[in-house]
Amino acid sequence: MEAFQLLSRGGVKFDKKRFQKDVQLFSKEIPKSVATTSQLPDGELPKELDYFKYAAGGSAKRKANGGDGKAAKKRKVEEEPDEDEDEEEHEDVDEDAPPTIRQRVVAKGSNVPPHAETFEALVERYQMSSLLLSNLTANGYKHPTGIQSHGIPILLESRDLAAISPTGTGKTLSYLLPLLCSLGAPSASGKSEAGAGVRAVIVAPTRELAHQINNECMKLAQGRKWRIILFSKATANTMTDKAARDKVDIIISTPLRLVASLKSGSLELDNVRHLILDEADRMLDAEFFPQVEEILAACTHPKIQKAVFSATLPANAEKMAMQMLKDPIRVVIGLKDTPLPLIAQSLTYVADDPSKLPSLLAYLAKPYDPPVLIFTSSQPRATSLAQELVLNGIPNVDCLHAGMTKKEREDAVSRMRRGESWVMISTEVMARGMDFKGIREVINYDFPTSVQSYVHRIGRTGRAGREGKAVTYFTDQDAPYLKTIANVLLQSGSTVPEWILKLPKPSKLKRRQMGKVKREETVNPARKIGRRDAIKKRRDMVAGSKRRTEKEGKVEGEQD
DNA sequence: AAAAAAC
Repeated sequence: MEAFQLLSRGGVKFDKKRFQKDVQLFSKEIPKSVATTSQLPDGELPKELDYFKYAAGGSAKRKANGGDGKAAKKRKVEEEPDEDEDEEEHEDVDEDAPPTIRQRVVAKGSNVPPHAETFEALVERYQMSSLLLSNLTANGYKHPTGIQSHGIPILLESRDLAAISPTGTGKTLSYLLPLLCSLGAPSASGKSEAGAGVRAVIVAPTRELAHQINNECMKLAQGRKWRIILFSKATANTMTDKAARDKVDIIISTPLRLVASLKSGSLELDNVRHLILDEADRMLDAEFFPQVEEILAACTHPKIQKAVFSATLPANAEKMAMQMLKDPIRVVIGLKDTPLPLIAQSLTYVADDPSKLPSLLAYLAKPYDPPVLIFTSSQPRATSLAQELVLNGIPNVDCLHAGMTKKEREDAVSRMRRGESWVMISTEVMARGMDFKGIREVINYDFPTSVQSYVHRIGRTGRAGREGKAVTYFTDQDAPYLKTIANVLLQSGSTVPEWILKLPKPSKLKRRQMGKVKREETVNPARKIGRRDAIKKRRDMVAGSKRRTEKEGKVEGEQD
């Protein structure tokens, strides 16, 4: 009910025409096709810098900000009984962000600090150093995105934060900037007020993402002598003695690597003042959570600030996140678990698995925008698809999955960054966080196994205000989950054939197809939570379609 | 629901 009201009150303003105009600013240097272009154009930025561009473009068309006097509304939400009385909820349309990222903003929590309209405002309000400001400028950041303008002040006021913002909207900078702001003197200088030793930890689910965060962090930190460590076996080995560890300021790592060092006694996290979980829902899922728990347990400093970031945060993950955060502020930019509308999504029927390859070959025979990122469901399928494409004469095919060696993975990423890959076949390892500026098209060769997976996979395109295209193959076998994904398309402004929307409920169909109707177990609390989420979700979808209706003047009654 | 990813 609440979500619906927020939306129908006009909280969502979405101007597609304006988008398209701005998007064209970016289109000029993208090749129309490989057929007409012998090589990829040079990016405006060096390859290692290609994620420094969130502020690029769009600012000229920005409207003056009028959101200053936004009223802090007090609102009770029945579904969330744990809400404090003095919690406030701010709602406004973010006029600050580049137009493509201009979205509804909801900040909820006690004493939410006002957002920052510019990076310069951070210098005045929080004494951000001019060095950081000039590093921002040097790397092409001109104007904060929605999550940056709202999230950074919250973190700078030492508050815990759960930040939900769509893919490609600059979440990394949202935590790196305040982190570097509040870090103070390097540990190695001996002048750090917070004492020696690791003071900040950033955890991410894949090596590639950790590496990318590290790169971004180093660019921002340029000119200061902070020791920033991309944690790996090799770097961990350089820190076996305490004296070396005490010179470290920031560690960026995957969870298991940290846990391994904690267990071997070669790492202390007792002086950590900032802990960031990137891709939070992934970090809190069943496989990663035990490791994250160990990391949390090792971060014993009472003044620790924690923050979680993701584009998707299912209810159970959000619950866990809120439990680990202290008096958190929850910021949602746009709609949770929803792709950006500037990604043109479509579903393609391919009957069965053997029909996929011919479809893909036909697709690649026509002009396309390289590089194309193709997702498969397993490592062997990624490998064999890559081989098939090579055999069929597709140029510059690459493959990346976690079964490859570290070096192979690194090489694949750098070919991607240099624009040498035209067709990249990958698994879920590439689904989250990775920011390759050039990706214009994503193909889900194998159907994603969750809404979250879908949203993150296609979120590899449409980044920083650019247009993107996402094609998802589905077979008869995928039918049980088709409708769920179709609703995501609908919610984010793409169209779906009507028959798909008329499919029966996923669970029923799935059971029927599997030929075994599971006996109803005794209803346990976990099940109840699941049902509640499902209902909530559905409400969000209805709200989404309502929004479309208003925007496009179409009447599209969506049921179920 | 199910594979992938983490060392």
